[in-house]
Amino acid sequence: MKEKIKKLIIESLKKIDDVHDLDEDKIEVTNSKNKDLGDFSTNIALKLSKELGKNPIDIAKDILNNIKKDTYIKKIEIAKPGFINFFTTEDIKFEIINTIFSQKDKFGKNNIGNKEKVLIEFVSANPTGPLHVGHGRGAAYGDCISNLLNTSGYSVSKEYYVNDAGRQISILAVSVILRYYELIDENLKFKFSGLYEGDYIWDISAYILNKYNNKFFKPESIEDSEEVDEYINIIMNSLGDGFEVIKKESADYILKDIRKTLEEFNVSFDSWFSENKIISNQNLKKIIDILSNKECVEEKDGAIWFKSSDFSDEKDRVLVKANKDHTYFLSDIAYHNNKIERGYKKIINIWGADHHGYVDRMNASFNILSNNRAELKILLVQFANLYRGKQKIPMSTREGNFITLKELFNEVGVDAARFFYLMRKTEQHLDFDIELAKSKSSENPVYYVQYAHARICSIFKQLEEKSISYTHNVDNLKLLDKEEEVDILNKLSNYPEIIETATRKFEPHLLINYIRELSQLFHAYYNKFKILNEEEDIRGARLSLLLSIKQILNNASKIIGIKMPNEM
RNA sequence: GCGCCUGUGGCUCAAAUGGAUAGAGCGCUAGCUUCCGGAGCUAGAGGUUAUAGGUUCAAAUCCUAUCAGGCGCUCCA
Repeated sequence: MKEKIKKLIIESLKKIDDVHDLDEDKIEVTNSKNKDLGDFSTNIALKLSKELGKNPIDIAKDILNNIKKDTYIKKIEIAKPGFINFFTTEDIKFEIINTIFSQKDKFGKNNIGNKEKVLIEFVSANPTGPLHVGHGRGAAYGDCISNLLNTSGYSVSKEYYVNDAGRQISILAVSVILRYYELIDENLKFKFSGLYEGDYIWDISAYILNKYNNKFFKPESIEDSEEVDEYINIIMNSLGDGFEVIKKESADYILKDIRKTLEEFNVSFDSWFSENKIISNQNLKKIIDILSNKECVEEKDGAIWFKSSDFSDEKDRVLVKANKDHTYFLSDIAYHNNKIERGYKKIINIWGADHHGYVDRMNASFNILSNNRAELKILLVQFANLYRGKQKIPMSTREGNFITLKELFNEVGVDAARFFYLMRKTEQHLDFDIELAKSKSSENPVYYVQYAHARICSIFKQLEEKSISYTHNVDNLKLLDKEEEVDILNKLSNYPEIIETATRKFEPHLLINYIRELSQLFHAYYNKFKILNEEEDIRGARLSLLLSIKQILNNASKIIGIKMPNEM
């Protein structure tokens, strides 16, 4: 309909003598906020006012005089500063119900993606501890963005990058080993500064003990150390290959737990990509070669640097340290090169906002490697500040002092947790009060939406029980002439546009807001009007309206990743 | 110090591309059930959109400065 109105305006403008070089993109047609202002409006007269040196009201009048009559437009009005408001006929409004009935679960889909391959990487938490509440936001967000992209016709793959190499895994292994020693000999007691201290470490140690018995028990060499790296060296030397076994077992153990948590949170991945696979010497050398060929690399102080300051970054970054170890950055470049080589044109990363300093260098290296073959989009999600009442909770994986994601959704429910995470704009800092989320779970807005769905289901259940007839009759839809009914019809027809905007802007909260508003319209309608007691034609029309609402609630809930219960 | 993000009723948040009277929930006040589910509905109070300028026919939205908060500024991962 908007497109139609836009065309009418373009045609009209072409007939006006003063208008030359019309930029059609300039013409905006928006939904009117207020019913008195029609269904759609345009501000084009205001915009052209300066260019043409004329009063906007006069321009609006010119447009109005030249506009073609359209059967779907009841009337057109000009308002104060120069808006042109369009009032559509009721017929076009009823159409939406037929559209929803015929498209069913496809209603709202579009094809802006045109089947383009997209790789979206999210969560990617290090396998050094369980997922905490902060990760939950990224998980819910990434999953919802994936669903939105799918709905908009992209071919989406979801990936989790597993950082199973590097120093943090060594620290994990050391932490496990020391606990393992303590388990075997209760006289042993080690200092744990700088190591992982959560209870889950004990679990892993117990698991190792159960599986390998005393195989790795060599505590003689160890002295308490303040330095984490000393610990690592001592234990690595005393255990030899055994250390690699512990590293792998520990990371696998945690990864298994992470997978399970995500599964329970209804977040699934198409692939789990291991850092260990990408960090072979040939691989990393290849990357350095490519970058040197583009003259983006230099040696300085015994290290190899990426000259990212030539791009948008504030300074150069080390790729290979003077001790020949590669940096995390280099393996990350290699990983992203791999993404490009796998043929993805659109690559999306969802990161915690604490990584924002990393964005510039990543973009710089990516652009060199992709050479315009692919596009990288890094979306930042602000971490939640956790509170318990007024008390801020420090979130340190090391100290093991955190609320896990699993604890959260066991407490408030998966649906509520996902809904809660997605309600907010991602760049918004949010204070997540655990007590509030837990204690007020029954007041969570997700129930409001689910209740709307359950109520509609309940009506249809009654219909069946009382053997009341219902047929969807197109001709009866004109009986939906109450103000509340027209409001709902307008809302329904907005849905596809909301999907499109939410996808384009990567903002799922727009969809959340939408279904809350739709639910609100429904609840108010439900309280004011009776449905089953009405005579047949009106009843039929109203039931069709309810089915349309139900369909949209279902379609949206699948994208958000929550359930729509038939009763609650 | 430099960079990125944020600042909207008592609290937590919305506001599509700069558009018309800044909206919800919680809390507060007053009401609603002879009839489809009261996890609901109706009405009300509560705002100088951090502050000061600027651009514009039009600013919560764009620009500048200031104030306040968060995060990042390792040959860390």
